[in-house]
Amino acid sequence: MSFTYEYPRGALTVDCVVFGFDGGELKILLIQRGIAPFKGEWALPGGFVSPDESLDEAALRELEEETGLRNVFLEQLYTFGAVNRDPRERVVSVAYFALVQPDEHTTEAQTDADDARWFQISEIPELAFDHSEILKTGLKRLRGKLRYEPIGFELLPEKFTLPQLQRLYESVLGNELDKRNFRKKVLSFGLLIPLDEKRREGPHRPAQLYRFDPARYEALKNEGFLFEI
Amino acid sequence: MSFTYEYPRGALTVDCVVFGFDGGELKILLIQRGIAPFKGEWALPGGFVSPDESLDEAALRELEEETGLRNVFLEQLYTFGAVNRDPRERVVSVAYFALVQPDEHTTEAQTDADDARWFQISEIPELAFDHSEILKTGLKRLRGKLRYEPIGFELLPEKFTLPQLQRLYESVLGNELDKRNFRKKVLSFGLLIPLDEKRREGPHRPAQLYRFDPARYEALKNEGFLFEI
DNA sequence: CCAAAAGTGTTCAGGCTACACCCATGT
DNA sequence: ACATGGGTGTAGCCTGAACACTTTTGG
Repeated sequence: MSFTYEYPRGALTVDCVVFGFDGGELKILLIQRGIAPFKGEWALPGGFVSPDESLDEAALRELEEETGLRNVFLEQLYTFGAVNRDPRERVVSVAYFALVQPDEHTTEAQTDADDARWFQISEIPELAFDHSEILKTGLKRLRGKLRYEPIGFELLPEKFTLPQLQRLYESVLGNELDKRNFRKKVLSFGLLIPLDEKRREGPHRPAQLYRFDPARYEALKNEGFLFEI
Repeated sequence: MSFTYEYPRGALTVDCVVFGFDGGELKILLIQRGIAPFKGEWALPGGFVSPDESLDEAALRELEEETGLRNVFLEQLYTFGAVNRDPRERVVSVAYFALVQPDEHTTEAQTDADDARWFQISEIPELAFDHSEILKTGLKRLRGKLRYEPIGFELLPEKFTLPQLQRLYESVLGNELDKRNFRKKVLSFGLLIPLDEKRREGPHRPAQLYRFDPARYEALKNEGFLFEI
């Protein structure tokens, strides 16, 4: 009872759109390919799925192998299956969407990659394969989700200030927000716990630090609460 | 330059969660498997992806082969890749989400299927493979999308009445809606064109027929309009 | 004329938007 | 003392929710 189905099969890969935020600009993590095809060109981190790992596991593994990243927020994005997206043979790719805090992670180039670097959205070069399209899909998803789910906190350090959070929203969504309205709204959810610390970082009033309360979010969500900014 | 990558490969399938609405209840299309594994059990329509077709094409083809359905609204849902989701070997499945108008389509059992039938949500049996989970994902997506995109019209005939549309929303979302508020909201978008016809169908006042205006929706969307019910 | 579903407006409350000044700090 | 960003309150408007009766038809 261990025969296999008799169908020709293409290869299966995962590719990750990794977002980071350094306090000023939204960034995307790319690797420079160390092997053919597209050797030397920039691409999304990713690679082949082995038969003994789930798709999620493959994405986590590839991310660590190629960039050294661990403990990232990861979710499936979309599966790309155009017939000729790989120049040599049929390859279907399951794309993932990842959020990390850049400064808390080393991002060294590793297996199959000559280099790994963070790019601003505006500086992104042409990418290998159909990765530009995948990236575009990831960006759209990030913008859509940021407003309706509390995923922005995945891009900030554990302790953050409201101005930081606001800059993140402005940077991703691409429009300015009113400071008073933004704070009022965000604080009204009761999802941010003010800490006994402030951040001093310049010749001006220090900012209150907060942390996000995931447990309370889960509780509220179960009562039908909808996060929306 | 035509070698293939040297990786072991699993098989790739597509499966479709097909929704229909008959005026009263939301329905889901299932097939009874004509071949092993799970022969005789109910499952989502689907099958293997061939190397020369895209994922979308595979989904459309399988849908027609197994159920006779054509011209359906189809979009990718999620990709399921747990290692042991198929009892015999590694099979990754790209799930699709389809909306059809039941009475306008023949749904005959065809290749690989003994039977094809519409089931009410409440009557759905245990399904083959992990199809129950896929279906659950599809339902969640339908409920989420129905409120924010004008996809409900894909489940109704070209000409429909407002009470029909309201029943659809109530049936899918699972709560009752206020008739006056619903009409006010829906009509306020200016996306429904009243026709010179009414639907007479009982000992009561006939209902105005409308049709959805997709072109106007596209135009509004580009101006930043957000559909929401 | 009766039963059944279609159609129609108003009021109230809560949330969103717009908007200007004081506060705490480093140099 | 001054420059820099952090922090605060209110008023008008608009939108969403609640709610009851009249209209048109078939039998």
